[in-house]
Amino acid sequence: MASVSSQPQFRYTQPPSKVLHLRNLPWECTEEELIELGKPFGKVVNTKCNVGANRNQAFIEFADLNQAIAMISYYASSSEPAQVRGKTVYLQYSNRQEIVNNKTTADIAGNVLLITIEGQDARLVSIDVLHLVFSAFGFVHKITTFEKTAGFQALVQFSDAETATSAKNALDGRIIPRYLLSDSIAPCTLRITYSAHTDLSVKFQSHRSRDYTNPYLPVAPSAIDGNCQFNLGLDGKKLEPESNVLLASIENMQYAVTLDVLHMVFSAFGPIQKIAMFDKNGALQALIQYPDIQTAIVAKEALEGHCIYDGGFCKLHLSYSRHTDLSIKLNNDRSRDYTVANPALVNPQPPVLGQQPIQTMGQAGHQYNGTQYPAPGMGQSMMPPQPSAGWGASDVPAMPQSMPLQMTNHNPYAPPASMSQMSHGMMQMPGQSGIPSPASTMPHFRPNHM
DNA sequence: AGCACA
Repeated sequence: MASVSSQPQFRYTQPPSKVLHLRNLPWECTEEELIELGKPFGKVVNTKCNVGANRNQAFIEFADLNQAIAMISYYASSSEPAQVRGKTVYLQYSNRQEIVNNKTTADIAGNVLLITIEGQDARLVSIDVLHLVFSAFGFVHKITTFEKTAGFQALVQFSDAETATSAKNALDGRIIPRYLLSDSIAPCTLRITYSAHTDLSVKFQSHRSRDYTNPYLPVAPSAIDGNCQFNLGLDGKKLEPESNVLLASIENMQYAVTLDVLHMVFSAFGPIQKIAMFDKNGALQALIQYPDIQTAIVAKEALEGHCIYDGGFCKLHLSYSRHTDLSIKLNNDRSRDYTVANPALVNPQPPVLGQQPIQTMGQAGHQYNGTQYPAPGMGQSMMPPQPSAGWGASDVPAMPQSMPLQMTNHNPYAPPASMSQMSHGMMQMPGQSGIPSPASTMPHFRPNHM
Protein backbone atom coordinates (compact mmCIF):
# COMPACT_ATOMS: atom_id res chain seq x y z
CA MET A 1 0.00 0.00 0.00
CA ALA A 2 2.90 2.26 0.59
CA SER A 3 4.84 1.37 -2.49
CA VAL A 4 3.74 3.09 -5.70
CA SER A 5 6.86 3.37 -7.70
CA SER A 6 6.21 1.29 -10.77
CA GLN A 7 2.44 1.50 -10.83
CA PRO A 8 0.67 3.43 -13.52
CA GLN A 9 -0.09 6.83 -12.19
CA PHE A 10 -3.61 7.45 -11.03
CA ARG A 11 -4.97 10.77 -10.23
CA TYR A 12 -4.37 10.42 -6.53
CA THR A 13 -0.81 9.27 -6.95
CA GLN A 14 0.33 11.93 -9.34
CA PRO A 15 3.68 13.14 -8.02
CA PRO A 16 3.78 16.83 -7.18
CA SER A 17 4.97 19.27 -9.77
CA LYS A 18 5.13 23.00 -9.76
CA VAL A 19 3.10 22.71 -12.95
CA LEU A 20 -0.62 22.14 -12.53
CA HIS A 21 -2.86 20.71 -15.17
CA LEU A 22 -6.27 22.34 -15.39
CA ARG A 23 -9.26 21.07 -17.30
CA ASN A 24 -12.86 21.94 -17.91
CA LEU A 25 -11.97 25.54 -18.48
CA PRO A 26 -14.32 27.85 -20.31
CA TRP A 27 -13.48 28.80 -23.84
CA GLU A 28 -12.73 32.36 -23.14
CA CYS A 29 -10.28 31.56 -20.43
CA THR A 30 -7.32 33.87 -20.62
CA GLU A 31 -3.85 33.81 -19.27
CA GLU A 32 -4.86 36.58 -16.89
CA GLU A 33 -7.59 34.46 -15.40
CA LEU A 34 -5.19 31.61 -14.86
CA ILE A 35 -2.86 33.94 -13.06
CA GLU A 36 -5.71 35.22 -10.91
CA LEU A 37 -6.60 31.68 -10.02
CA GLY A 38 -3.10 30.77 -8.94
CA LYS A 39 -2.03 34.05 -7.41
CA PRO A 40 -3.39 33.36 -3.89
CA PHE A 41 -1.08 30.40 -3.60
CA GLY A 42 2.13 31.77 -4.97
CA LYS A 43 3.85 33.30 -7.91
CA VAL A 44 2.63 32.13 -11.27
CA VAL A 45 5.61 32.20 -13.56
CA ASN A 46 4.08 30.73 -16.66
CA THR A 47 0.79 29.62 -18.09
CA LYS A 48 -0.46 27.90 -21.16
CA CYS A 49 -4.09 28.04 -22.08
CA ASN A 50 -6.31 26.67 -24.85
CA VAL A 51 -4.65 23.32 -24.61
CA GLY A 52 -5.98 20.02 -25.84
CA ALA A 53 -8.31 19.02 -28.59
CA ASN A 54 -11.15 21.00 -27.09
CA ARG A 55 -8.80 23.73 -26.04
CA ASN A 56 -10.36 23.79 -22.64
CA GLN A 57 -7.33 22.72 -20.70
CA ALA A 58 -4.45 24.74 -19.37
CA PHE A 59 -1.30 24.66 -17.33
CA ILE A 60 -0.12 26.88 -14.53
CA GLU A 61 3.46 26.89 -13.46
CA PHE A 62 4.39 28.22 -10.04
CA ALA A 63 7.75 29.55 -9.06
CA ASP A 64 7.96 27.02 -6.29
CA LEU A 65 6.76 23.48 -5.85
CA ASN A 66 5.26 24.26 -2.46
CA GLN A 67 3.00 26.85 -4.02
CA ALA A 68 1.60 24.27 -6.36
CA ILE A 69 1.14 21.89 -3.46
CA ALA A 70 -0.63 24.65 -1.54
CA MET A 71 -3.08 25.17 -4.35
CA ILE A 72 -3.80 21.48 -4.82
CA SER A 73 -4.14 20.99 -1.08
CA TYR A 74 -6.43 23.93 -0.67
CA TYR A 75 -8.90 22.81 -3.31
CA ALA A 76 -8.65 19.20 -2.19
CA SER A 77 -10.24 20.14 1.09
CA SER A 78 -12.23 23.17 0.05
CA SER A 79 -15.97 23.01 -0.19
CA GLU A 80 -15.77 25.45 -3.06
CA PRO A 81 -14.13 24.09 -6.18
CA ALA A 82 -11.68 26.12 -8.16
CA GLN A 83 -13.64 28.17 -10.65
CA VAL A 84 -13.13 30.37 -13.63
CA ARG A 85 -16.14 32.55 -14.28
CA GLY A 86 -18.31 30.26 -12.30
CA LYS A 87 -17.20 27.16 -14.11
CA THR A 88 -15.64 24.44 -12.01
CA VAL A 89 -12.04 23.81 -12.92
CA TYR A 90 -10.39 20.50 -12.17
CA LEU A 91 -6.82 20.64 -10.94
CA GLN A 92 -4.05 18.14 -10.67
CA TYR A 93 -0.31 18.01 -10.81
CA SER A 94 0.98 17.95 -14.31
CA ASN A 95 3.11 15.06 -15.33
CA ARG A 96 5.70 17.52 -16.51
CA GLN A 97 7.91 19.72 -14.41
CA GLU A 98 7.76 22.83 -16.49
CA ILE A 99 5.63 24.45 -19.12
CA VAL A 100 7.08 24.36 -22.55
CA ASN A 101 5.84 27.30 -24.54
CA ASN A 102 6.42 26.77 -28.16
CA LYS A 103 5.67 30.09 -29.66
CA THR A 104 4.99 29.49 -33.27
CA THR A 105 3.86 31.74 -36.03
CA ALA A 106 0.35 30.75 -35.10
CA ASP A 107 0.83 32.47 -31.76
CA ILE A 108 2.41 35.65 -33.00
CA ALA A 109 -0.18 38.30 -33.59
CA GLY A 110 -0.36 39.57 -37.12
CA ASN A 111 -2.85 41.23 -39.41
CA VAL A 112 -3.58 38.06 -41.36
CA LEU A 113 -5.54 35.20 -39.89
CA LEU A 114 -5.44 31.60 -40.95
CA ILE A 115 -8.92 30.18 -40.80
CA THR A 116 -9.66 26.50 -40.87
CA ILE A 117 -13.27 25.74 -41.55
CA GLU A 118 -14.29 22.47 -40.02
CA GLY A 119 -17.38 20.51 -40.82
CA GLN A 120 -18.83 18.15 -43.37
CA ASP A 121 -19.73 20.96 -45.71
CA ALA A 122 -16.85 23.29 -44.99
CA ARG A 123 -16.01 23.51 -48.69
CA LEU A 124 -19.43 24.92 -49.38
CA VAL A 125 -18.85 27.97 -47.26
CA SER A 126 -18.50 30.79 -49.70
CA ILE A 127 -15.93 33.49 -49.58
CA ASP A 128 -18.81 35.94 -49.26
CA VAL A 129 -19.93 34.34 -46.06
CA LEU A 130 -16.43 34.50 -44.71
CA HIS A 131 -16.21 38.11 -45.73
CA LEU A 132 -19.43 38.84 -43.97
CA VAL A 133 -18.38 37.09 -40.81
CA PHE A 134 -15.02 38.78 -40.56
CA SER A 135 -16.18 42.18 -41.66
CA ALA A 136 -17.92 42.52 -38.34
CA PHE A 137 -14.55 43.28 -36.82
CA GLY A 138 -13.13 45.70 -39.32
CA PHE A 139 -12.45 46.22 -42.95
CA VAL A 140 -11.34 43.02 -44.60
CA HIS A 141 -8.69 43.77 -47.17
CA LYS A 142 -8.29 40.40 -48.82
CA ILE A 143 -9.35 36.82 -48.53
CA THR A 144 -7.86 33.77 -50.13
CA THR A 145 -9.16 30.27 -49.74
CA PHE A 146 -7.48 27.00 -50.41
CA GLU A 147 -7.62 23.33 -49.69
CA LYS A 148 -4.93 21.64 -47.68
CA THR A 149 -4.58 18.50 -45.70
CA ALA A 150 -5.98 20.45 -42.79
CA GLY A 151 -9.13 20.89 -44.84
CA PHE A 152 -10.73 23.98 -46.23
CA GLN A 153 -8.78 27.02 -45.14
CA ALA A 154 -8.78 30.72 -45.71
CA LEU A 155 -6.44 33.60 -45.10
CA VAL A 156 -8.18 36.78 -44.04
CA GLN A 157 -6.25 40.01 -44.14
CA PHE A 158 -7.07 42.94 -41.91
CA SER A 159 -5.40 46.31 -41.66
CA ASP A 160 -3.64 45.55 -38.45
CA ALA A 161 -2.96 42.93 -35.86
CA GLU A 162 -5.35 44.50 -33.36
CA THR A 163 -8.32 44.09 -35.63
CA ALA A 164 -7.24 40.59 -36.52
CA THR A 165 -6.89 39.78 -32.87
CA SER A 166 -10.36 40.97 -32.03
CA ALA A 167 -11.77 38.79 -34.78
CA LYS A 168 -9.69 35.85 -33.69
CA ASN A 169 -10.67 36.18 -30.08
CA ALA A 170 -14.31 36.45 -30.93
CA LEU A 171 -14.56 33.77 -33.57
CA ASP A 172 -12.04 31.07 -32.82
CA GLY A 173 -13.87 27.88 -32.10
CA ARG A 174 -17.25 29.34 -33.01
CA ILE A 175 -19.54 28.10 -35.67
CA ILE A 176 -20.55 30.18 -38.64
CA PRO A 177 -24.02 31.49 -37.85
CA ARG A 178 -26.60 29.18 -39.27
CA TYR A 179 -28.54 31.94 -40.89
CA LEU A 180 -25.61 32.69 -43.14
CA LEU A 181 -25.58 29.21 -44.59
CA SER A 182 -27.96 27.15 -46.61
CA ASP A 183 -30.24 25.06 -44.51
CA SER A 184 -28.68 21.89 -45.71
CA ILE A 185 -25.13 22.79 -44.80
CA ALA A 186 -23.81 21.12 -41.69
CA PRO A 187 -22.43 23.35 -38.94
CA CYS A 188 -19.03 24.81 -39.72
CA THR A 189 -16.59 25.55 -36.97
CA LEU A 190 -13.91 28.18 -37.35
CA ARG A 191 -10.42 27.48 -36.06
CA ILE A 192 -8.29 30.56 -36.19
CA THR A 193 -4.61 31.21 -35.79
CA TYR A 194 -2.36 33.96 -36.94
CA SER A 195 -0.69 33.63 -40.27
CA ALA A 196 2.84 34.68 -40.94
CA HIS A 197 1.61 36.55 -43.99
CA THR A 198 1.24 40.30 -43.88
CA ASP A 199 -0.03 40.97 -47.37
CA LEU A 200 -1.84 38.42 -49.45
CA SER A 201 -1.36 38.25 -53.16
CA VAL A 202 -4.67 38.22 -54.99
CA LYS A 203 -4.51 38.20 -58.77
CA PHE A 204 -8.19 37.86 -59.58
CA GLN A 205 -11.50 38.30 -57.95
CA SER A 206 -12.77 34.80 -57.95
CA HIS A 207 -14.69 32.31 -55.93
CA ARG A 208 -11.43 31.46 -54.23
CA SER A 209 -9.89 34.82 -53.60
CA ARG A 210 -10.90 38.43 -53.24
CA ASP A 211 -9.18 41.74 -52.90
CA TYR A 212 -11.63 44.18 -51.39
CA THR A 213 -9.20 47.04 -51.67
CA ASN A 214 -9.12 46.89 -55.45
CA PRO A 215 -12.45 46.95 -57.21
CA TYR A 216 -10.70 47.12 -60.56
CA LEU A 217 -9.00 43.81 -60.18
CA PRO A 218 -10.08 41.59 -63.06
CA VAL A 219 -12.63 38.94 -62.40
CA ALA A 220 -11.33 35.47 -62.98
CA PRO A 221 -13.00 33.72 -65.91
CA SER A 222 -13.83 30.81 -63.67
CA ALA A 223 -15.91 33.06 -61.47
CA ILE A 224 -18.06 34.53 -64.19
CA ASP A 225 -20.24 31.59 -64.87
CA GLY A 226 -20.42 27.92 -64.34
CA ASN A 227 -18.52 27.97 -61.14
CA CYS A 228 -21.27 29.19 -58.95
CA GLN A 229 -21.66 26.22 -56.71
CA PHE A 230 -21.39 28.43 -53.71
CA ASN A 231 -24.24 30.69 -54.58
CA LEU A 232 -26.48 27.91 -55.52
CA GLY A 233 -26.95 26.22 -52.30
CA LEU A 234 -26.31 22.61 -53.00
CA ASP A 235 -27.74 22.00 -56.42
CA GLY A 236 -26.33 18.91 -57.85
CA LYS A 237 -23.83 18.63 -55.08
CA LYS A 238 -25.99 16.66 -52.75
CA LEU A 239 -28.96 14.48 -53.01
CA GLU A 240 -31.98 16.62 -52.71
CA PRO A 241 -35.21 14.86 -52.10
CA GLU A 242 -38.01 16.42 -54.04
CA SER A 243 -40.13 18.76 -52.07
CA ASN A 244 -43.15 20.94 -52.49
CA VAL A 245 -40.98 23.80 -51.32
CA LEU A 246 -38.41 25.24 -53.69
CA LEU A 247 -35.34 27.12 -52.66
CA ALA A 248 -34.60 29.83 -55.16
CA SER A 249 -31.30 31.65 -55.33
CA ILE A 250 -31.21 34.74 -57.43
CA GLU A 251 -27.99 35.47 -59.21
CA ASN A 252 -26.95 38.64 -60.90
CA MET A 253 -29.59 40.61 -59.13
CA GLN A 254 -29.21 43.93 -60.84
CA TYR A 255 -32.85 44.62 -60.24
CA ALA A 256 -34.68 44.23 -57.03
CA VAL A 257 -36.77 41.12 -56.85
CA THR A 258 -39.86 41.58 -54.78
CA LEU A 259 -42.25 39.19 -53.24
CA ASP A 260 -44.83 40.09 -55.84
CA VAL A 261 -42.41 39.44 -58.65
CA LEU A 262 -41.63 36.01 -57.29
CA HIS A 263 -45.29 35.29 -56.81
CA MET A 264 -45.98 36.22 -60.38
CA VAL A 265 -43.18 34.10 -61.78
CA PHE A 266 -43.88 31.01 -59.74
CA SER A 267 -47.64 31.23 -59.98
CA ALA A 268 -47.40 30.24 -63.60
CA PHE A 269 -47.08 26.63 -62.53
CA GLY A 270 -49.64 26.37 -59.83
CA PRO A 271 -51.04 28.03 -56.76
CA ILE A 272 -48.50 29.33 -54.32
CA GLN A 273 -49.11 28.80 -50.67
CA LYS A 274 -46.28 30.70 -49.11
CA ILE A 275 -43.15 32.62 -49.96
CA ALA A 276 -40.34 33.59 -47.66
CA MET A 277 -37.45 35.70 -48.85
CA PHE A 278 -34.16 36.12 -47.11
CA ASP A 279 -30.55 36.91 -47.77
CA LYS A 280 -27.99 34.23 -47.68
CA ASN A 281 -24.39 34.20 -48.77
CA GLY A 282 -24.90 37.77 -49.79
CA ALA A 283 -27.50 36.81 -52.31
CA LEU A 284 -31.23 36.85 -52.23
CA GLN A 285 -32.91 33.56 -51.69
CA ALA A 286 -36.52 32.63 -51.40
CA LEU A 287 -38.51 29.64 -50.36
CA ILE A 288 -41.59 29.05 -52.47
CA GLN A 289 -44.17 26.64 -51.24
CA TYR A 290 -46.56 24.82 -53.52
CA PRO A 291 -49.33 22.56 -52.33
CA ASP A 292 -47.68 19.52 -53.83
CA ILE A 293 -44.39 18.16 -54.99
CA GLN A 294 -45.47 17.70 -58.60
CA THR A 295 -46.09 21.37 -59.07
CA ALA A 296 -42.77 22.18 -57.51
CA ILE A 297 -41.01 19.77 -59.84
CA VAL A 298 -42.58 21.32 -62.88
CA ALA A 299 -41.74 24.80 -61.71
CA LYS A 300 -38.19 23.84 -60.92
CA GLU A 301 -37.62 22.20 -64.28
CA ALA A 302 -39.15 25.12 -66.13
CA LEU A 303 -37.47 27.90 -64.25
CA GLU A 304 -34.05 26.58 -63.38
CA GLY A 305 -31.39 28.75 -64.90
CA HIS A 306 -33.83 31.22 -66.38
CA CYS A 307 -33.79 34.90 -65.77
CA ILE A 308 -36.56 36.98 -64.35
CA TYR A 309 -35.49 39.97 -66.37
CA ASP A 310 -34.06 40.36 -69.83
CA GLY A 311 -30.36 40.66 -70.21
CA GLY A 312 -29.37 37.87 -67.88
CA PHE A 313 -30.54 39.69 -64.80
CA CYS A 314 -31.87 37.90 -61.77
CA LYS A 315 -31.05 34.43 -62.87
CA LEU A 316 -32.89 31.78 -60.93
CA HIS A 317 -31.32 28.73 -59.45
CA LEU A 318 -33.66 26.28 -57.87
CA SER A 319 -33.31 23.41 -55.53
CA TYR A 320 -35.61 21.49 -53.32
CA SER A 321 -35.87 22.76 -49.81
CA ARG A 322 -35.94 20.57 -46.80
CA HIS A 323 -38.98 22.43 -45.68
CA THR A 324 -42.39 21.10 -46.42
CA ASP A 325 -44.43 23.76 -44.71
CA LEU A 326 -43.05 27.21 -44.15
CA SER A 327 -43.78 28.99 -40.96
CA ILE A 328 -44.78 32.51 -41.85
CA LYS A 329 -45.03 34.60 -38.74
CA LEU A 330 -46.29 37.70 -40.40
CA ASN A 331 -46.96 39.02 -43.83
CA ASN A 332 -44.59 41.67 -44.95
CA ASP A 333 -42.50 42.59 -47.93
CA ARG A 334 -40.38 39.50 -47.57
CA SER A 335 -42.70 36.79 -46.48
CA ARG A 336 -46.28 35.94 -47.15
CA ASP A 337 -48.76 33.24 -46.42
CA TYR A 338 -51.28 33.25 -49.24
CA THR A 339 -53.37 30.59 -47.62
CA VAL A 340 -54.40 32.62 -44.62
CA ALA A 341 -56.97 35.34 -44.89
CA ASN A 342 -56.22 36.76 -41.54
CA PRO A 343 -56.96 40.47 -41.58
CA ALA A 344 -54.37 41.01 -38.94
CA LEU A 345 -51.80 39.56 -41.23
CA VAL A 346 -52.94 41.05 -44.47
CA ASN A 347 -51.77 44.51 -43.64
CA PRO A 348 -48.06 44.46 -43.52
CA GLN A 349 -46.60 45.07 -40.14
CA PRO A 350 -44.17 47.87 -39.65
CA PRO A 351 -40.69 46.79 -40.54
CA VAL A 352 -38.98 44.83 -37.86
CA LEU A 353 -35.26 44.84 -37.53
CA GLY A 354 -33.79 41.72 -38.97
CA GLN A 355 -37.15 40.21 -39.56
CA GLN A 356 -36.84 36.71 -40.77
CA PRO A 357 -39.64 34.30 -41.24
CA ILE A 358 -37.40 31.30 -41.07
CA GLN A 359 -34.87 32.30 -38.52
CA THR A 360 -34.78 35.29 -36.33
CA MET A 361 -31.76 37.19 -37.30
CA GLY A 362 -31.94 39.46 -34.36
CA GLN A 363 -31.36 36.50 -32.14
CA ALA A 364 -28.51 35.16 -34.14
CA GLY A 365 -26.12 35.62 -31.30
CA HIS A 366 -27.82 32.73 -29.63
CA GLN A 367 -26.16 30.50 -32.11
CA TYR A 368 -23.24 30.90 -29.85
CA ASN A 369 -24.96 29.29 -26.97
CA GLY A 370 -24.92 32.40 -24.93
CA THR A 371 -21.20 32.53 -24.83
CA GLN A 372 -20.14 36.08 -24.80
CA TYR A 373 -17.22 37.50 -26.53
CA PRO A 374 -15.63 40.89 -26.95
CA ALA A 375 -17.09 43.56 -29.09
CA PRO A 376 -16.19 43.76 -32.71
CA GLY A 377 -14.26 46.89 -33.38
CA MET A 378 -17.14 48.51 -35.17
CA GLY A 379 -19.39 48.39 -32.20
CA GLN A 380 -17.65 50.90 -30.10
CA SER A 381 -19.90 53.78 -30.87
CA MET A 382 -22.91 51.90 -29.69
CA MET A 383 -21.64 49.79 -26.91
CA PRO A 384 -19.32 49.77 -23.97
CA PRO A 385 -16.12 47.81 -24.32
CA GLN A 386 -17.62 44.59 -23.03
CA PRO A 387 -21.08 44.30 -24.48
CA SER A 388 -22.94 41.12 -24.10
CA ALA A 389 -24.04 40.68 -27.60
CA GLY A 390 -21.06 40.61 -29.87
CA TRP A 391 -22.29 40.66 -33.41
CA GLY A 392 -25.38 38.81 -32.54
CA ALA A 393 -27.50 41.70 -31.58
CA SER A 394 -26.15 44.79 -33.13
CA ASP A 395 -23.87 44.27 -36.02
CA VAL A 396 -24.18 41.28 -38.20
CA PRO A 397 -27.91 40.92 -38.39
CA ALA A 398 -27.97 44.06 -40.42
CA MET A 399 -25.38 42.86 -42.81
CA PRO A 400 -26.90 39.93 -44.58
CA GLN A 401 -29.69 42.16 -45.76
CA SER A 402 -27.37 44.83 -46.92
CA MET A 403 -24.72 42.76 -48.51
CA PRO A 404 -24.21 43.81 -52.08
CA LEU A 405 -23.69 41.09 -54.58
CA GLN A 406 -20.07 41.17 -55.25
CA MET A 407 -19.29 38.99 -58.17
CA THR A 408 -22.37 39.23 -60.22
CA ASN A 409 -22.80 42.93 -60.38
CA HIS A 410 -20.21 45.53 -60.95
CA ASN A 411 -21.09 48.12 -58.47
CA PRO A 412 -18.32 50.25 -57.19
CA TYR A 413 -17.25 48.45 -54.14
CA ALA A 414 -18.25 49.98 -50.90
CA PRO A 415 -15.42 51.93 -49.35
CA PRO A 416 -13.95 50.53 -46.18
CA ALA A 417 -15.70 53.00 -43.96
CA SER A 418 -19.12 52.00 -45.13
CA MET A 419 -18.85 48.60 -43.63
CA SER A 420 -18.67 50.04 -40.18
CA GLN A 421 -21.23 52.67 -40.95
CA MET A 422 -23.82 50.27 -42.13
CA SER A 423 -26.80 49.99 -39.95
CA HIS A 424 -29.82 47.81 -40.10
CA GLY A 425 -29.68 46.89 -43.71
CA MET A 426 -30.15 50.34 -45.02
CA MET A 427 -27.25 50.27 -47.37
CA GLN A 428 -28.57 50.10 -50.87
CA MET A 429 -26.53 49.03 -53.77
CA PRO A 430 -24.50 52.00 -54.78
CA GLY A 431 -24.71 53.28 -58.30
CA GLN A 432 -28.04 51.67 -58.99
CA SER A 433 -30.25 54.65 -58.80
CA GLY A 434 -30.64 54.97 -62.54
CA ILE A 435 -31.99 51.50 -62.98
CA PRO A 436 -35.71 51.25 -63.24
CA SER A 437 -37.29 49.56 -60.32
CA PRO A 438 -39.05 46.28 -60.85
CA ALA A 439 -42.23 47.95 -59.71
CA SER A 440 -42.26 49.82 -62.98
CA THR A 441 -40.65 47.07 -64.96
CA MET A 442 -42.93 44.18 -65.46
CA PRO A 443 -40.97 41.04 -65.25
CA HIS A 444 -41.46 39.36 -68.56
CA PHE A 445 -40.77 35.84 -67.68
CA ARG A 446 -40.18 33.70 -70.70
CA PRO A 447 -39.71 30.02 -70.29
CA ASN A 448 -37.51 29.81 -73.33
CA HIS A 449 -35.34 32.68 -72.44
CA MET A 450 -31.86 31.93 -71.28
C1' DA B 1 -13.43 16.01 -17.32
C1' DG B 2 -8.02 13.39 -17.92
C1' DC B 3 -1.49 16.23 -20.16
C1' DA B 4 0.70 20.60 -24.48
C1' DC B 5 4.38 20.97 -29.64
C1' DA B 6 2.07 24.72 -36.54
